[in-house]
Amino acid sequence: MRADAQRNRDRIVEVARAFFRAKGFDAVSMDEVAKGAEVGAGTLYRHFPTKESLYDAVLEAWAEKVNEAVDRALSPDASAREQLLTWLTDYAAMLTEHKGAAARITAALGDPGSPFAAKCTTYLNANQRVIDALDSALRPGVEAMQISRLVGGMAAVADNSELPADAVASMLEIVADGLLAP
Amino acid sequence: MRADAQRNRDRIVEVARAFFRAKGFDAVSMDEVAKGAEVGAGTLYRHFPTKESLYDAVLEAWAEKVNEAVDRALSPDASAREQLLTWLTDYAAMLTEHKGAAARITAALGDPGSPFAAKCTTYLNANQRVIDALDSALRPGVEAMQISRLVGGMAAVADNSELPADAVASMLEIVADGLLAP
DNA sequence: ACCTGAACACCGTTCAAGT
DNA sequence: ACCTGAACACCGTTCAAGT
Repeated sequence: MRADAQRNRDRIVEVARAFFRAKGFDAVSMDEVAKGAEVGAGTLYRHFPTKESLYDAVLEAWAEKVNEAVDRALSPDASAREQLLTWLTDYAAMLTEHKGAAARITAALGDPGSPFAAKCTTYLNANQRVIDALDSALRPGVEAMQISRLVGGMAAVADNSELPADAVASMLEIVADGLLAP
Repeated sequence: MRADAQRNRDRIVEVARAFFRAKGFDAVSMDEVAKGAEVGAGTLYRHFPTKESLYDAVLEAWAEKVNEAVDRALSPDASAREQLLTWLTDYAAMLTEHKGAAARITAALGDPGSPFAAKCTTYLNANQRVIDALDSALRPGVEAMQISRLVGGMAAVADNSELPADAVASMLEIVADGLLAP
């Protein structure tokens, strides 16, 4: 990739991240990203063929934090319920960090053709790690996909309705208790 | 209301219902509704000031089925868990019946200014009836708003990802167990 | 190779003009 | 009162023309 193209790409992602963070996916237009990055619309689309693929690039670095969150949650000093709840809370918080991300990523969970497919795999693997670690403390037969959808769904609701943290927490407790072995 | 205006209104809702049912909220344009109902765009907007308010009118009759579903679910022959699960399943099925409805109604749950505000009240009351009926079988302190958001969130996920019924059912079982008293 | 920006197609909504 | 339909504002995306 030519040096100027690389510079353009970097500037686009940087500008897009700031806009998406401030206003959420829907409220940001591709035009203002192009203008902000001082490139033509064609250049923007040469680097990112759709608005969603641009969003995916913006969420790149942030997705790497998922595995750290799993490590943090799986502390052997805590009860299984506490570990699970810590993870679900962190997970939901990360999903809610970017307005519009939770619903989009959760909707992409079953779709390998989505721009978010790589992100989905990361999440599913993270939830699988939690399932493996907590093992017999969990309801027999729970799948990573189920946890991903349950928490993703709650994060999407929290995002849409701009719920306060404690409203989210009380719903995640219900989900966590449902996930634990009877 | 003038007779021709009433006729127009009825035709608009009828046509809109067919389109929304067939294609879902996003894939239907106000223009095609106007054309289908053989009215000008201005007439459509005179009757329904926004696309969402038109959707609300389309969902009118269907919302009345909610209370019947509660009656059906609260059969005293079944265990509390079975009653709860029947209700959650019916509730989610009704929300998923119209593509795009679940996410919109769930997002409106806290917002009295939404076109769906009346529908939200219906849902919250229905969930409150279930809470009152199952009473001590439920986790102490559960609120109608929490159940509405949990099931609404799951219905929205199911809707977005076009999940098969058994995938939804397994998630609702988790939610139900979380809602029952320990 | 890569860039530019005008243009396209579409959509929710409005409004001047009609009856 | 109510209706019509052209027009507006906006947006994701494309493409002919440039360097």
